[in-house]
Amino acid sequence: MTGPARREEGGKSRRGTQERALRRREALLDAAVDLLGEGGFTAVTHRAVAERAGIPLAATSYYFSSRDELVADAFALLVERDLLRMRASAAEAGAGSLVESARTILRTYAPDRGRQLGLWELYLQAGREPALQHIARTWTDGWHDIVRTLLDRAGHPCGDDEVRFVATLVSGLWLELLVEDRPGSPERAGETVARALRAITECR
Amino acid sequence: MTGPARREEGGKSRRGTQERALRRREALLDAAVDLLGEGGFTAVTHRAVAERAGIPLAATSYYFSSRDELVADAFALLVERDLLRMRASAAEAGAGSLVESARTILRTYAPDRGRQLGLWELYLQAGREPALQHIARTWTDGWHDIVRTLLDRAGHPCGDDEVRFVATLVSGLWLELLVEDRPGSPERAGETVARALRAITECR
DNA sequence: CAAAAAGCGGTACGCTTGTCCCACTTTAAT
DNA sequence: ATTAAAGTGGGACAAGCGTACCGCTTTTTG
Repeated sequence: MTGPARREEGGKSRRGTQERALRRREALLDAAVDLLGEGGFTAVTHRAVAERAGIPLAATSYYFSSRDELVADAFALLVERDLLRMRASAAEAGAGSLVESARTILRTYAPDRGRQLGLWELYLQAGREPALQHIARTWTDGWHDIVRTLLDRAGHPCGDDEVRFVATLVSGLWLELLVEDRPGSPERAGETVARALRAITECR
Repeated sequence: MTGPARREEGGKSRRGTQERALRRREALLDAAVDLLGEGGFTAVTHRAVAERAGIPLAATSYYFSSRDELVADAFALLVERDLLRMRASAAEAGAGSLVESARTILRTYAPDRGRQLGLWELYLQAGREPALQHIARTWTDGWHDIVRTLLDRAGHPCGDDEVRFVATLVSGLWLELLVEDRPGSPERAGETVARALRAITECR
């Protein structure tokens, strides 16, 4: 009755918590992430998560004290994975030009529309629930860092303003691309990014 | 039993629909919009809307064949009003510089965080429900038009690319401002916009 | 004026939801 | 070995949900 097996800092398993329990908790989180991608925020219910993870219903209440906590943890995990993936994609495409990098990153995420929509959904939710604020900021900061790295590596080191400028523009374009998938939009988005980069690199 | 009083094209009341019924329908829509702003998508339930509008529960089912339709109509109304308000705000601030205009628009929307969050929430939902796609695009197009007008009036007529560039950047900044309200963010956002405008106007 | 259509609203059904309870087994500590 | 804690899972609960039903009144139509 003391409390379920929370992930203590450092990822190290706490004394007294069993191995299997941690794996089950992760399975639940994975299921939650998947469901969020498939059906959005409202699809992440205790029952759906439990069934997806192949774990009895009561377990979800055992590992997460409330649905809000479950969603918040799923959000954090999603952000973490997203940034990891983005960093990897950026590193892989770091050699070519900036526009080419942007195109590579875009390709990486193309088959992942649902998950991205879910991520934005939760990000928006953070505007209403202060408990999610911290995670939302982590996402933004991480993304800005990636853009900064990318700009640096391309030989155009920028101040915070320029980084913010490019990062926000790309985010906005991407969100629009995600929501309204109009024909020809990806190409136009690419041109818009190129124009922004030109403005930063050529102009001074 | 034929069907409730739908708003036929042109806004003209159909023969056979009563005046009061249309007003009630609008009252329900207004209530839905308010609730969306206060509590987000999930707060828009039949019961909450009915109670807020001072109208019995069954009426919501009478005027809207389903919750989805109610939400969709509320979304459309919200977009319509938002664009109207934005246009008015833009016209009012059209005299000064672009950055000053941006600042005025920002001030107009400051006390309206909830409604803006709801709007974005529905916009995001449009990524999953094709029925909302059309409304989402209307919002985007309308916003782009406003930006175009603003740029034109300031003596910097732009092509579609530039308009898209500025509009998307401002949207992104605005969304970030809305979700994470960090101290000092509005100022930094202003600078970022100024930089973007400089890039467009000075550079060529 | 009669009949049909539209508007109205109380009520209830069926379902899903989050969460809790409690008996049970397994693991860890003493 | 004994005792406490952690893990486990079946079941049930109240609350909230969308929606349909159905008798009623009001308005419009012919």
